[in-house]
Amino acid sequence: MNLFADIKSLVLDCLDRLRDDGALPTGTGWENVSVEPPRDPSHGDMATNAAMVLAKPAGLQPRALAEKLAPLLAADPRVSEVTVAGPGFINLRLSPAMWRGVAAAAIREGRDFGRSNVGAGQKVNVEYVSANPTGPLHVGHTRGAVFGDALASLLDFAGYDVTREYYINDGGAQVDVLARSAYERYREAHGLNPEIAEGLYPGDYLIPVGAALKEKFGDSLLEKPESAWLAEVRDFVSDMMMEMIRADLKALGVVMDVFYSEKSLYGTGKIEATLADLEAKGLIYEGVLEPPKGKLPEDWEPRPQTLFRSTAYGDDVDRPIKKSDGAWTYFAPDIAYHKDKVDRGFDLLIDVLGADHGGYVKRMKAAVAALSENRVPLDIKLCQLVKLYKGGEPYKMSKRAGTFVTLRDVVDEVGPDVTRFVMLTRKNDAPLDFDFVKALEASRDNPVWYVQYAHARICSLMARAGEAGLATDDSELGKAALDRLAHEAELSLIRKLAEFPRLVETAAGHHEPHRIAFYLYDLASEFHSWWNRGQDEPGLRVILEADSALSQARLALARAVQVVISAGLGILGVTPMNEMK
RNA sequence: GGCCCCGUAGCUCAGCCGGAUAGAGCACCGGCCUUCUAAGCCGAUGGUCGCAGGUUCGAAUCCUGCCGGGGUCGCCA
Repeated sequence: MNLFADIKSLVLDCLDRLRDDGALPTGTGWENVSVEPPRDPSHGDMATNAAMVLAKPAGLQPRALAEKLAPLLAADPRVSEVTVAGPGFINLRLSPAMWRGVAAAAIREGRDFGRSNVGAGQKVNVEYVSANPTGPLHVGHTRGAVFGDALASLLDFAGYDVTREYYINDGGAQVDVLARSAYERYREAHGLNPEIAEGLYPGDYLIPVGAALKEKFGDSLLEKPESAWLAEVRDFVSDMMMEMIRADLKALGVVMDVFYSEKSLYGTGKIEATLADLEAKGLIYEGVLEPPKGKLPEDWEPRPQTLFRSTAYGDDVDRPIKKSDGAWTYFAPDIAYHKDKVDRGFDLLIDVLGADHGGYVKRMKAAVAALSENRVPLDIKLCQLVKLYKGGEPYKMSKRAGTFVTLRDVVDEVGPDVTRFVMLTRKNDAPLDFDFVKALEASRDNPVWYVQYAHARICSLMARAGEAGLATDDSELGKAALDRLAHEAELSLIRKLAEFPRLVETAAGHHEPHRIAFYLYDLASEFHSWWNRGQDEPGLRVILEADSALSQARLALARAVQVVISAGLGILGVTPMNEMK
C-alpha cells in the first residue's frame, strides 16, 4: 500500500474531471504534478502542486485553479480537510483512520510493504564490481560492490526485472602481466628466486597461486620460453583469481547473476560485428586525432587510427577503437559487450564504476545510444574514493596485499552488515570516510548502530510483551484497535512509515540506494524518540498493565516500524539484528 | 587547457528532473535523567546554500560565466 500514490491518483482523477468539464485544456499532461508531505507538518498531511504547475496551460491564476480543484478533492471520503495556501498549494488533511491503516498494512504486508511496480517489469542490467581478475578486491571495489548490489535490490523492490552482472576484463594485457607475476611465484615454489620486475604484481596473494601452478604442472614449465606457457598459465591464474573474487563477494553477501568474460568476445566475431554495425551507421572512419588541449604529452605524434564518431552522440572528441598497429583498443570489446547487453533485450543499462573512469562516461553513452538507436538509456554511476580511518587516524595497512586494503580486511574488521550500511551512508558521487572504530561505536551518531538498535529494541519489546500476556503474532497485532493511537508522537511515526513506499520509488527513480539508509536513520530516530517519551510519561509506554487494548495498539505500531526497518535493511542487504551484543 | 564530480550551520553531510519559514548528527550552551522500557532524554543557538548574472509567479535545485577542491585526458584497462 502506498498512501501517497493513492492520493496522487485521486488528484489526477480530479484533474481529468476538470479537463472533461473544460476547465483545463485537453492535451495537457499531469506528469509534473506531485503529492508529497509538506515541509511544515502544520500545513497538512499532504500537499499537491497541481494548481501551480497547471495554472499556465489553464490560463488561470494558480490560486484560482486551486479553488476549482479543492472541492473535488474535499468530496473524497479519505480527505478530511482541504485548504489552499501560499502561492497555490493545496494542502490535504487525511482522516486519522487513513493513517492508521498504514500501520495495519505494514503488518499485513510484512517485508513486502513498500514494494512497488513503478518498474513495470522493465529489464535492467546492473553491471558492477567488474574488477580486473588480477588480485583481491580492495576497498574501492567494495564500495562499488555494495552500491551496485543495493541498487539492484532497490530496483527489484521497485518492480524492475534486474540482472546483476560482472564483466571480467580477462582479455587485455593486464592478464598477461598477471601470468608473468604468477610464473615468478611458480619458480619461487620450486625454490628459485622470483624476479618480481617493475610492473609485475608483487602481492603475496600470488604465492599460493605459484604453489597451485607447481601442483598442476610440476616442473614442466621451468626453463621454457614465455611463449610456451603464457596462454595456459594465464587462463589458469585468472580462473583462480575469479574464484578468489567470487569468494570475496560472497563474504560481503554479493551474488552475481552473470559473469561475462571479455575473452569470450574475441574470436567469435562479436567485436567485428559491432564494428560493422557502427560502420553501417556511418560512424566509423580512419582519421588522426587532435592532440589534447593544453600541455602536450612529450611523445605526442599524430597517428592514423580507426575512430568511432562518438561526437555524433554528444562526446567531445571521437574515440579510437583500433590502435595504430591495427589491434583493438580496450574500448572496442567494451562496445561489443554493451551491444551484447542491448541485444539481450535490456530496457535500461546501469554501469557502476570508480570515479577514475569519469572520462569514459560520454563515449560509452555515445556508443550505447548509437547501437540501440537511442532506445536503451545507459546510466553510469561513479563511486568516489573511500578514505579509511581508525579512530580518526588514516588507516592504510593490509595484511594480505601489502599495498592496499582489501575487501576482506574491511569485512573481517567490522562484518558484512556494517560494511554495507556504512558504504551507503553517503551518496555515490561524494567521497566516503570509513572509520573502523566509529563504525562499531554504540551511539546515536553511528547510523548503523542506531538503526539496528531500533530493530533490536522492538524485538526485545515483543519478548517482554509476550511475558506480559499480550499477543505478539501478526494476525493478532493486525486486529489491534489502532484507533487508540491518538498521541501526536504516534501519528507522526505512522506518517513516517507511510513515506517509505514513496521513498522507495524516488530512490529507485534516481538510482540512489543511499536514500534508504538515510530514511532508516530518520525512522529509527523517530521511533527512539517516541519510545523515550515513556521514560518521563509512563502513560505513553507500550506495555500498560491497566489497558491491554492500548498496549496492543502500540505494540502493533512498534511491529510496523520493525517491519519497515527490516524491509529497508533488506534492500541494503543488511541483516536486521534481534539483539545488540 | 578540455571534460566530469564536488562546494549547504564551527565539523560531517542530507535535500537538487523548481515550490511554502533550507534539514539531520556531532560540537557548543541550558535543563532533565543517573534505572523506569537497552548504551540517555528535551530544548536553544547556529546559514549571503562558493561568487556574479540569467530564466521563472517562485531558484540550494535549471542555464551562463567565474573562484576553490578532487578526478581524468591518443597504442593502460
